[in-house]
Amino acid sequence: MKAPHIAILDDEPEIRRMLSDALEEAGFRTTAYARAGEFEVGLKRSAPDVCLVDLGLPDRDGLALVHRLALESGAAIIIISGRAQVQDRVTGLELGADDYIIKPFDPAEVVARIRARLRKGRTEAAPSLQRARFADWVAEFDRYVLIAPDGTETPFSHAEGEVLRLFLDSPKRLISRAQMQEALGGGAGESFDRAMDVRISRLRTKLGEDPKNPRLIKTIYGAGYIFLGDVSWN
Amino acid sequence: MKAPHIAILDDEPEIRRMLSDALEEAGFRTTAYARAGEFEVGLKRSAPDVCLVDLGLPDRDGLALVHRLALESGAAIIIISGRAQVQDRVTGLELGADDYIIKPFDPAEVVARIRARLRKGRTEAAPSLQRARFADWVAEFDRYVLIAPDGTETPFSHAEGEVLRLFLDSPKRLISRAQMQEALGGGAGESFDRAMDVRISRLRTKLGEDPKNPRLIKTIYGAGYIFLGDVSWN
DNA sequence: CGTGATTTTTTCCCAATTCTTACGAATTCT
DNA sequence: AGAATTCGTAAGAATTGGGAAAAAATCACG
Repeated sequence: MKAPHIAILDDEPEIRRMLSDALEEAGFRTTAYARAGEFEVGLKRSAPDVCLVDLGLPDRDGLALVHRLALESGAAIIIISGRAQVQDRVTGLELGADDYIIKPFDPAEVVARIRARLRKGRTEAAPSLQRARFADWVAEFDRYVLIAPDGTETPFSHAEGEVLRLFLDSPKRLISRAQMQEALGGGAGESFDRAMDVRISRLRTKLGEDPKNPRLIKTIYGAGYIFLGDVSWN
Repeated sequence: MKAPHIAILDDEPEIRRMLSDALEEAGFRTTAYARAGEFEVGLKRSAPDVCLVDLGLPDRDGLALVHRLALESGAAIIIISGRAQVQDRVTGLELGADDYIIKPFDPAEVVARIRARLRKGRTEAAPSLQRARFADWVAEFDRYVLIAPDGTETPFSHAEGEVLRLFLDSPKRLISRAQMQEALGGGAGESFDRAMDVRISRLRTKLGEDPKNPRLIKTIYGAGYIFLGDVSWN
């Protein structure tokens, strides 16, 4: 996939520089403009995926430009502005901007917000993968399948998946029984519930755990459970 | 078009109140939850268009919740948080949030940001296309015909088409039984409705699914259905 | 309006999953 | 060590979904 293209419009050279450095560092292509006129010419040449627009332009009313962009271009529009009043942000967003960042800003946040915009546009085309890897295992949550280190596929049920997901979301951290109850059953269940143990038991079986010496799902007697193993989502 | 539905998750009653008031004033439907558990139960019942999530929850790790939401729900996710560090914002956004609002906030800005999210989501999905391709199949909704990989044409009924469209609109995503009821029958119907199963059953037959091992429409026992297969509309 | 064809819902029964019950094993308290 | 608590798991019970066929509703057409 081609690197997304970000257009930058800002009249201050240092800010242009800072932004393009940070964005290219993050793997984007960038084009920077100092004036609205050049910017619009550039737009005709190639359509960027995201436009970063500074409202404090000397040569044009920034908000009007944003409004036009929002209507005509399919790109996500992020306003950068020194004006911090709520009213400014509200009008900027109402006019069609997708986000509004206040100066002074941290480039890392700009990158994160750009990624969020791109992600949203893209999920329509390429559905997000729900897949986690841990200790040579792979869990595919959209197919409800667990792939063992030797490649064997084992289906897991929704109930098992809920438990597994809870573990994979907070690896190497103690999860109390009460937390788990709430996360799963949502339950007012004050009753002695073995249901949870059963779910965990079945999950352990599918993960091929040795009951005497579990390596992934460890019981902390009187406290809860802890999932060992490095998890990476992708 | 029905008013967009906003789900609110915040443990502080005044904030819940302030948000729902402002949002309903702005013409949205809202549902507010105080705890992550209730929130997740509510999600299964009906899918909101936007989720407002406070990270400072007493009963759950908010970021893990956001991550999960981002993966499995189609909704836009907006984090509300008292943590104002850039690093907090970056990780929140990287984990899948679409926006990050810092407390204290102005309700008007929340409304504006929600509108921005909805606007974006809608323009992508708006042009109602009549033809979808998935896994070597083609569905032509204007002719009510399904074209098999071998070229055979099979007509499908309106009811079957509704189900199919629902699946093709959110592929690889769990669709709960309640959601489906709502999307189709518009149903106040609390009655045990086997009608839906029958529709799905017929659709599966027309798609030539093997009942023992369905590859496209998978049943998640006790949770709903999920459509596997890459979909492209045109 | 009526008749027949198509579509949709209901009914009934079987299969899969999940919860509950029961009991034994492991751990902690006294 | 002995008792009490907490956890693991097998087996039966209760839910929930799949699918065939009958009943009901809707549509097509004269």
